[in-house]
Amino acid sequence: MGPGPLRRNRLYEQVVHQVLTWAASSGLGPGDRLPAERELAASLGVSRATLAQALVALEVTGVVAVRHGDGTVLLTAPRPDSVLAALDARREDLGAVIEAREALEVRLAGLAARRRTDGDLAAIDAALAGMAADVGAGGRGVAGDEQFHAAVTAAGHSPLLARFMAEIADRIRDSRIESLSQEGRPHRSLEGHRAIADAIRAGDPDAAAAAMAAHIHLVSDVPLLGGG
Amino acid sequence: MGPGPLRRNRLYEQVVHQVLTWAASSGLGPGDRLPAERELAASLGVSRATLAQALVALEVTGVVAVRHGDGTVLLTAPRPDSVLAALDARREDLGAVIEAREALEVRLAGLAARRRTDGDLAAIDAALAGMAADVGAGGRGVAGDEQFHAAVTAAGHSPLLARFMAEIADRIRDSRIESLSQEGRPHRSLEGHRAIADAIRAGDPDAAAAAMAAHIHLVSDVPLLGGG
DNA sequence: GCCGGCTCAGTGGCCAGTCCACTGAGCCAC
DNA sequence: GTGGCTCAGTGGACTGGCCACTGAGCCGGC
Repeated sequence: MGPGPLRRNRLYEQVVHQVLTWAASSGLGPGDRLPAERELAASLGVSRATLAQALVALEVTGVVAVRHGDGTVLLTAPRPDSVLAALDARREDLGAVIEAREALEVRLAGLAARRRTDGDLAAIDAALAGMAADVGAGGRGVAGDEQFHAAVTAAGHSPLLARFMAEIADRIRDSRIESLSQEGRPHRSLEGHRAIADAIRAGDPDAAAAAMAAHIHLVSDVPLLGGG
Repeated sequence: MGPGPLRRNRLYEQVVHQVLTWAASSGLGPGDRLPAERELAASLGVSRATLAQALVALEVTGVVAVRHGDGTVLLTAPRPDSVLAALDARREDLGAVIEAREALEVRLAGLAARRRTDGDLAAIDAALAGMAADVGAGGRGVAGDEQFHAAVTAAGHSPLLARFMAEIADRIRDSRIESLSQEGRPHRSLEGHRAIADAIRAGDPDAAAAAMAAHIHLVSDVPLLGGG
């Protein structure tokens, strides 16, 4: 193994860091205004275009709000390290994804049991029916599976948790396909879904959480991970 | 109530959406290359500068990787709706933050019990000692409290969960200050921390998770939420 | 006195054009 | 085959400019 591929920074990333550091050291907090773009760009020694990119990154991250004709305001306390960490946090391995999924989705199942509306239940049932039909016809039920988990997530009515789920949705999909390709898996997975749905319908948070935890353990048990 | 503040789009946001939509309809998937910037900008009818902003947004969101001198590659399956939703997902209320915190941190405590290194334990103890000293001197121990939770998060060694915690850290801080300002709270909070630390040190995941859950329930019980 | 509209300075939004730096493929000398 | 060179293609960044929006202050009509 060599010394690694020497992390090359894009300029805007450095700008993000500098702006955050400066803001923190200046004691700025939520609601405070950043200097005007022209001024800020000049003092940082970069062009407005580059600064604009850095501001997009900060905007997407939820650190600032850029208001046309008015200015740029800080939305959170500036903390250089954490934001940079968030920018870097790609490429987590499958284990980390499953951990996160378990933490989020078990909790969401519990919330769903308490909060599900009739519409939520209908969506869950529809996903269940779709998967059952597919599996009955010899399919793997991948689409129905995904639909089911999305419906449960929606039924939890927790915007933050739903957002985190969305962030890892793609990587969950990979493991899903892997899992459902195994002999007998689609059928067992479907049973797990029914148990979860029943608990949610019954309004039993603990049972729903437990059922979801069991289901995820089953699903996570792919050969790749050494399970059998 | 009026008709609402007419969501005003920045151009780069529209570009993000268009690029994603186009990529999806073209059947592009992870690993596929986007057209060259000049070409893409031209076909979208925007300048390269604007496209560059859109690419920053997609990069920060983890959808693409932009490689100097090579090109821009898709990292995930393009799904227009989810990415836009992530961009909008600001302003969650306090309840949602506490829900998310509970889901994440309870799991992290359990992981920490299994994975903590000696260094992790030292950091946890240091935070504990700092808070104890502050509380003993009549302080509220806010800094030590934050430090403790950060140390536990680090000890969980789960990059994804840690990243999610970082995303809500600011909003947790607000509730923390609120909670520790109440009579007798710092002392009880410190006890909770000791219980968590003991379970982590003992390597008992269930106990650590339970202790963390109990602690968060205590801390979340602020007058603002109707607790008492 | 109040309210509406106007003006203006300051701010961000976006653009075209230009040059620089990097990557990877192909070629060639050795 | 190995190393270095060249070159086309790609992203990185800057400059300088113009447009659109916001908010404060002014001023008129009422």
